[in-house]
Amino acid sequence: MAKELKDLTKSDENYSQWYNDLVVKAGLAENSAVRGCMVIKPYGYAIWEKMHDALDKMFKETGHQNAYFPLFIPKSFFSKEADHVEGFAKECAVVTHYRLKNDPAGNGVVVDPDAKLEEELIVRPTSETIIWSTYKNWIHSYRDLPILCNQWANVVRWEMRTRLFLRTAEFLWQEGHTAHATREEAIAEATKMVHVYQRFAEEWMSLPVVVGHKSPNERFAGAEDTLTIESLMQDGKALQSGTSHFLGQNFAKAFDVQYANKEGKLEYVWATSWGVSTRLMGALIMAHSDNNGLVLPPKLAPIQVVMVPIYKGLEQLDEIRTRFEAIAAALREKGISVKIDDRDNVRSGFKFSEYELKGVPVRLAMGPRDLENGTIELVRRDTLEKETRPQEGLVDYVEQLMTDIQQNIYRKALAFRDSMITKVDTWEEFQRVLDEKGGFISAHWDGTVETEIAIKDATKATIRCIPFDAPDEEGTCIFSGKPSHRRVLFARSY
RNA sequence: CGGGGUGUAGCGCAGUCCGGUUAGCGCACCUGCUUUGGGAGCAGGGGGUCGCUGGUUCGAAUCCAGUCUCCCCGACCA
Repeated sequence: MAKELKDLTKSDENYSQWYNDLVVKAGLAENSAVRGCMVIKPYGYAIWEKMHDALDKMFKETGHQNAYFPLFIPKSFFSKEADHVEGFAKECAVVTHYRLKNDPAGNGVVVDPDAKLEEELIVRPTSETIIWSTYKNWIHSYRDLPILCNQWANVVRWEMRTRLFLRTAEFLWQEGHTAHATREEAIAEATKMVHVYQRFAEEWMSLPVVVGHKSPNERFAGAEDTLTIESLMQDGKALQSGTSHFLGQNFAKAFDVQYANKEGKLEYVWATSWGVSTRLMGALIMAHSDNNGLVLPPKLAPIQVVMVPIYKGLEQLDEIRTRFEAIAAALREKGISVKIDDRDNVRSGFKFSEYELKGVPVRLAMGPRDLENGTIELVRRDTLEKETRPQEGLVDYVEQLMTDIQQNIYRKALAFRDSMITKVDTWEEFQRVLDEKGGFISAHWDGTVETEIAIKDATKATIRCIPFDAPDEEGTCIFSGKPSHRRVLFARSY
């Protein structure tokens, strides 16, 4: 394989190449022939599937049901909510024709000009519009509420610049769309779901996140409030990892969705939407990887334990394989996924590097020495610590290790993240920390869009969020010097 | 859409400035032997319309013109 990952550095350009290299070499995904689109390879998809399954279960536990809405949205639907269209208009793929034909001039296949659609169809960049035009037919009475639907789908946003997992023209995601009778209930729903995302990030991805409100300028197009989970990558840039929006009555009004309340009076419905995407894969990769490759938390690792034989001759291989199979069976009984790699066309050292690159949490190796001593070699991916242990008691030990590694990866990411939150009180310091250290900067802000934009123009840093747990604190805005009542988190971001 | 690169075997590249036998290297692949406790060694082998079109020339991967692709940086964004 002759793989060599470049050194993990904090310079943007190198980090970005390093990341791309890692994604491709670990066999997660690659660029496709279609501009800005990505092929997710089986190993990468296996991780996404684990994320999907865990999230899906959490959604169902919070009372949601899955549904599916069309990929194509008539242009007219799309133009009903003014802020929403302004937010997405610049990045929509549009279907204008429905037929091809052989080129009369002999240049292969061309679009048949006679097959022009009367109304163009937009390939969904998100589904609020088509879903709310559907909800109009579902909702008549307060008895029809709430509606708590989720959809697993692909969406298309014609971004100018793309990056594997973090920003692709087409991506996979889930989008929840709920309808409620009251403002309070909708706000509670949006809040509940951002905490579901937080729990998922922390418990499954071992990824610490800051939960809070987006500033008005960073809000979702058409939302009254956007809640977000923000994580920090190892190069010091922030990543918006999931959002939950309180949409107020904006979409209900745009699509005329009203219900009769108990008194028989018509009222507009209150809405939320929330989503996470394959971008989480990017977060997972960027948050934990080291120069040997991926580091996967056990709960999301497609292979949790790999077993590599070290042998001379087929007879020895058979003997090791028999031992491996017994151990593997016992591990599988505990719900641990195990792979025995008995390929004889690559050597053990090659396999060691390969599984490190792929982030397999635990590697077990057995050779002639172990056969003689009743031992086995165990290496954990998160620390790369190597130890030789008795085969006896191994299964319980490995089972415990799964939990330990999951927690250790989280602790490490948390310690890093916390070390990268810097309190800053002057504009000079703000700029210096941003350039020299990166990470989140906790600073006072006067609450105006003008200041936020001015800071962004000057430094490329944006307000990542106004944390839920930010205490009240009097101060003055870092940029304008005007009064402020709490600190917000700034960062450069993906 | 601006700025900068790039295109030669499945992948990564050299060769191009200064035109000249049969286009080369590493990895991967195939065969054989020896190996196997951290990315094996040796020997042999297969694989190319040098992005495309046109031009200059006795002769073009190499020079000229046009064209396309992909990548990086910026504007846009999850």
